[in-house]
Amino acid sequence: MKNNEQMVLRFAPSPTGFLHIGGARTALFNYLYARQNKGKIILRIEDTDLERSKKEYTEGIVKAFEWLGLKFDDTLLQSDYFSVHRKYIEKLIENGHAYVSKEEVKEEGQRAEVIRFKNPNKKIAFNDLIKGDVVFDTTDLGDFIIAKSLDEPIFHLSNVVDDITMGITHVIRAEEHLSNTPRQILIWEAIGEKPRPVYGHMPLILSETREKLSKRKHGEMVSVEYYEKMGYLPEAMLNFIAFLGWNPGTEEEVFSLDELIEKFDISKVQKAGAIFNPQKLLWYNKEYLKKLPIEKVQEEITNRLIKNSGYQNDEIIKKITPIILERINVWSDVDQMLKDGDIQYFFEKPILDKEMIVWKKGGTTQEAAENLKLVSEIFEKMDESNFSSESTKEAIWKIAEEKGKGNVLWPLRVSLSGKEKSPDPFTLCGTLGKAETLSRISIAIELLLK
RNA sequence: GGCCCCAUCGUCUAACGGUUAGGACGAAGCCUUCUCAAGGCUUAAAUCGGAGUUCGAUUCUCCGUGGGGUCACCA
Repeated sequence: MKNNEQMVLRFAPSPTGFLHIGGARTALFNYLYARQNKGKIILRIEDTDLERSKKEYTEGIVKAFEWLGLKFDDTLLQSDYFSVHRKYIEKLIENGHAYVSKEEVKEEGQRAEVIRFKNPNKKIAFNDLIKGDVVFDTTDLGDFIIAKSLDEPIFHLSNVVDDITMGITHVIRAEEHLSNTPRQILIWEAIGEKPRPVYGHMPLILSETREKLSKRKHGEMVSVEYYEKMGYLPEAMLNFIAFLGWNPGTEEEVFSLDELIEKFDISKVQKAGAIFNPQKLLWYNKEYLKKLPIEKVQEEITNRLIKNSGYQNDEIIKKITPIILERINVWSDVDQMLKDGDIQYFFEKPILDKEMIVWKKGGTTQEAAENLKLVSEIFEKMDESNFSSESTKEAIWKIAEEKGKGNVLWPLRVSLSGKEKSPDPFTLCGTLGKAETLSRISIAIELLLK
């Protein structure tokens, strides 16, 4: 590549499945590298295998990138270029770089004649952007097949031809392609129109058992769609993925896409594979959740509550939004909280359990009832418009200290929530309001005295 | 098995010949209004092994070992 030539990169997935998490990362690194160098980036769908490629997958891949917020300068379908591939195959045959070969048909559907590349059997060396110097002896490869027929090119050929005709200057892809590179360089040189591109092979994303992440073995967690479905934020996803195999060398690790473009340094990309760590992703997502404007959080929670429970009280939802936000890592956790009964008590009276109301560490039923009565009497005198978590705390704190905090606060909290685990009693009071708080306390007292 | 790539806490990683080997996730403990969450503080936790080179190796070289990728008429 000459200095004044514009960089052109591409991400070239085959539409034989959803967008793989590793593919998303490869695309991201291509994207970052292209953008920071004011280059172009093309999404090229490699659908030359007509049998396995599906239109839905192409659409799914495009949609996944829209969700992630990665915008390509162009989206192309490789199958639109079959005639170009054909032209190059013919040319290679003409020049003696390829030939039609008679084959033994071993499986159904195989051709009796295919087109093979005439391997010059030489050593190919290249400097990989990530791996450094790599040398292969292509003798081991033999005369490999480049097309099933003039109109049916296979990967190596169509990939190289498109890279040449589309002016690709940098090929950044996953490490699984490293051993394909010598073949492709051979084709590239045989065509001879342009100097070969710069290659960069990224380490793989691994499962806990250190193998390549695959749908068959590792399920839906390898697809980008899954994270969208589970309610992860695309910004968190991007940030997490970027840091699998790369880091800026500082101790910061939360970066927006624009910051990533600015800070990304391909020479700092790791050579070894990285295990996908869902815990860290969760942490990233939480970080981004905390950055969201509270209105946005409230909106999402509202939608989820309506969808999953029918609760639809804006006033209450507004109050519990920060409470829920504190307890979730991804949106789907809201659904889980609902499932666990951790939200409904804000909307309707809980069913109380007598035993549960009594403080386990040293309280009696009698004490619980007495303390609740005491608290109730104090609350009774409070002004309804000033019944907040702060004021309720102030009002009963002294009593709680006198009677033993656990013996007052625990029964109060359980009376209001019906749960062993919940936000603190004052938050509950403030959210529920005076009337509802008193009502729940009296129900609890009645139950205790029964 | 051939070829290729790789190797620092459990995980993601920093250190580009000299550091008490640093940070983050996770874990554990403590604190913070009873429980939970959030937050704060603290702790445990690593240079795969062996030879070199060097005054000095996580870092450079070689050999092992281990892991991974790839060996299609898929991409």
